[in-house]
Amino acid sequence: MLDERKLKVLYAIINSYIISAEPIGSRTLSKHYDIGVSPATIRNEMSDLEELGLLNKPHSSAGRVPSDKAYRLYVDSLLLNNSTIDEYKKQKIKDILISKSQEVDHLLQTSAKVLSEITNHIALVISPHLENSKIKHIQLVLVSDNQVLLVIVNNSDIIRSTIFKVDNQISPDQLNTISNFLNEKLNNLPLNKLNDVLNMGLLDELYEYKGVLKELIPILNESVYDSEDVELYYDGVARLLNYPEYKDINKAKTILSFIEDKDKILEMLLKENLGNGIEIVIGEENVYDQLKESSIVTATYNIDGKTIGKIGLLGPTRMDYYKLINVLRLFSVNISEILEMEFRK
Amino acid sequence: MLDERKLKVLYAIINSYIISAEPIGSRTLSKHYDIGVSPATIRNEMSDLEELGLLNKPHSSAGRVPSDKAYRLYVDSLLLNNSTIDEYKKQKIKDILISKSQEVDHLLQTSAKVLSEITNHIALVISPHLENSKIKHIQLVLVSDNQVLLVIVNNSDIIRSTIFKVDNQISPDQLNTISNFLNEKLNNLPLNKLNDVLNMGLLDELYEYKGVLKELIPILNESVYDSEDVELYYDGVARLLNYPEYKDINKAKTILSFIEDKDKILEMLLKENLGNGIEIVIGEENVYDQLKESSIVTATYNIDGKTIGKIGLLGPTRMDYYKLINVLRLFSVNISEILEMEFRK
DNA sequence: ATTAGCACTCGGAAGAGGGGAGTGCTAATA
DNA sequence: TATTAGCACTCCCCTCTTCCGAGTGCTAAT
Repeated sequence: MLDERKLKVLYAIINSYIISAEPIGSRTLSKHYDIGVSPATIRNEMSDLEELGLLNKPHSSAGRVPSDKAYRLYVDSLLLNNSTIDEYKKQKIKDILISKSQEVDHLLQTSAKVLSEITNHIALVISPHLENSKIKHIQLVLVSDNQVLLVIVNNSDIIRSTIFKVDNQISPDQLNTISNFLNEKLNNLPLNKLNDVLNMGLLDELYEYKGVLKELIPILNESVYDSEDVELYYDGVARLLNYPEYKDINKAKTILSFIEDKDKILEMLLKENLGNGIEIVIGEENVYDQLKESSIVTATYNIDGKTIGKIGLLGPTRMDYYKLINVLRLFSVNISEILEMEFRK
Repeated sequence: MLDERKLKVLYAIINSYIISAEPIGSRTLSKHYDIGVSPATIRNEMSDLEELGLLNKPHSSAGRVPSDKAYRLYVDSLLLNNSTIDEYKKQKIKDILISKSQEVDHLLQTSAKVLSEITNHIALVISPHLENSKIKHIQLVLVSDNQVLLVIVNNSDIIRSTIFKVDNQISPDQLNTISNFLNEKLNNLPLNKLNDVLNMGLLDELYEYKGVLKELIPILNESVYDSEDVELYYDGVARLLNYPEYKDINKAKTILSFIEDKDKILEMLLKENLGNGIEIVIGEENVYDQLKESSIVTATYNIDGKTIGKIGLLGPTRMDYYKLINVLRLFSVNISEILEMEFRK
């Protein structure tokens, strides 16, 4: 059904369109791409490809444009080649990321920035998914007479801290006792199991501190379940306006508004299975109407092989998938390695 | 030099232009605004106003448009009226802000969001300025064999935490001793004085922990001086595209890029004296070229009358200054009150 | 001092025309 | 039988022209 020549024509059109954003005609194609047949033959092939739903005509006397289906075909073939990672580039990017990132926050923000700069697309990064992580340390600290600071450090050394008020006076020593108790009980506990343990008679074991614990438990819970726990970083929003497909202000506005809707973006990025590897959603494949004319490429990053977050790029369907996939792979391994290296014992 | 009738004409033009973004002619003006004289007279006044640099003509046969100087005149007169705050609206906004903001982070992010929604402009918010604040509590916690968590709480209960590695083993008790020592020495110390104290023979007093302290001091310093300490929140970027003055993609891109340049924005917002009250920068008054066609209105927020942060709005020079000033005043007092209420003992 | 009248200006919308890149079909060719 | 050359046709886009109307500045009348 799709012989080699048809593929050759199709890929030539895709490549050309990715660069120029202009419909391609048979003549230009035969001149600039080495197909080896005449424009007339190419026209026939194009006609077939159109019938197969792989090409579209903006109007009857324009050239052809790849359809979403064509991009899908194309990226699927790209994903088969498990391209090797360019060690030199990798090291270069790693250096940049490390130099600017003492903390996870900075690492991710910088990643988004550099990612966007390199690719000239909008970069999205979501922070490590706490629920996949374990409690490494819990500490309660008295910061003033009736204020207690709660600090939770997880196994990726991501710190959450909250200050809350207690009604009855409590001493630093008492807080220490509670801290130690909690550490003993909760150490290495996956955060998503926290809820169960808290509700399972933890209270009885430390009866004398029931008062404080009672206040503490909802706060602990909240700090885990608060959906805001997953942070979103993005960068390069202005780059959207470089692309002719968004020269229509309304289209640009639609996308910009969407990106500013943090909840939607998180929902979208988290919905996809966090399976390892690259994922691509092309144009109409998007669930969200606002993205029906755009594509998203995402990759995961991991600690110890466990997916904990995602990085992604957003742009017109005509994006340079090949390049983006490789860049994302590069960042994926780099971020993973930096997180592992810098924050593990 | 500017008699009442001239002012009447000028203000009518400003008001009309703020709404419509269209140049106004003498006929329309006399029809829709109650000036009380004929178009011909208005034309004469307009001509005078133009000579004074208060009006511009896009071209010889268009109507008139207010100049930056006109807006300056206008807002200066606005700022004289110390308008009373609408208690009802104030409470409404306060409710929204409180309901969504357990933490300072959220409060400010939400403020930006709501501010942008209400005004339909880009909202900018910068987080409390640590240097104006004092140390309330310092705590060191051992989170694993060679990792120490440093937590600094300031008097606005804003928490900074860092994890660092120590070379030599140290016990929790030892860390506690150090914590207590530091608290005693540094409690209530203004953060910007921290550097001095640290370098002034603090080491000698706790000689046995010299090793740890030596590692700690640069980290403490850094956590204060790190320019990233001031966070920037913004929202409503997409709203820029609602305004005809940014229908030119390049203009929109210029502004968007500028806003994404966090350092520049911070520099800009922090440069102005943090004096109490509203500040307005109109068009050409802007230091940054990218903003020469835009205006910025900012207000401060405070704790105990001390300015600790800023909120602002950015849009075309033709913004509704009157409304924006009032909205910012509303938010200013609300944010201040919430910060004081929620986070003070 | 104000206003009516009028010639003039200029941008923007609407329409006409031409050029060019492209298509699909048909007939000739290898 | 697959490929190609030739050709009529299509339709977008660019440019040019025209026309309209809102606006101005000047002058003369009130």
